Amino acid sequence: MRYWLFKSEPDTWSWTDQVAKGDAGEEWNGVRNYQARNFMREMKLGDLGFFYHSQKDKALVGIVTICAESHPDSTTDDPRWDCVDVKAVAPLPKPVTLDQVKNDPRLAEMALVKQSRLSVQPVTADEWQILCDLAGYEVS
DNA sequence: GCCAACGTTGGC
DNA sequence: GCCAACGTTGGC
Repeated sequence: MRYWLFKSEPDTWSWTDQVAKGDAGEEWNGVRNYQARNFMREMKLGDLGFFYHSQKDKALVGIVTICAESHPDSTTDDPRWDCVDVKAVAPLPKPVTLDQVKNDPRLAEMALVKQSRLSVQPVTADEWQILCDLAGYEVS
């Protein structure tokens, strides 16, 4: 089991949109970055990820799980681009802001801080636990 | 709205 | 294969 982080502009695709899709989930398409694509290719069914709102919110707002492993991105004919499907698992009781992440020395190595433009990124098990604690989310 | 960071494209 | 030009992302 691995952990990930997905970034989205809420104006384009928000947590609310994701929740509306329910258990059917939705393609995490539109990624045109090799690093991000490569991470998606590593994802396995049942892996968990945070859903991050960039721009206005700048906060982790929910938890998603991988419900389909890497497959061609339906929004392009270009065979280079693959994506996974994700579905909402639960909202975070207390969204964790970018400020909180930046100000926590335990989270200083996160790509969210160091590589602000990377839209799909891995999260370590330690970071996952710390972030769940900050969010008031009980890991079951 | 601006701009820094950075990834991609395309000419040479 | 290099690198300048360009486009995009995302924090501020």
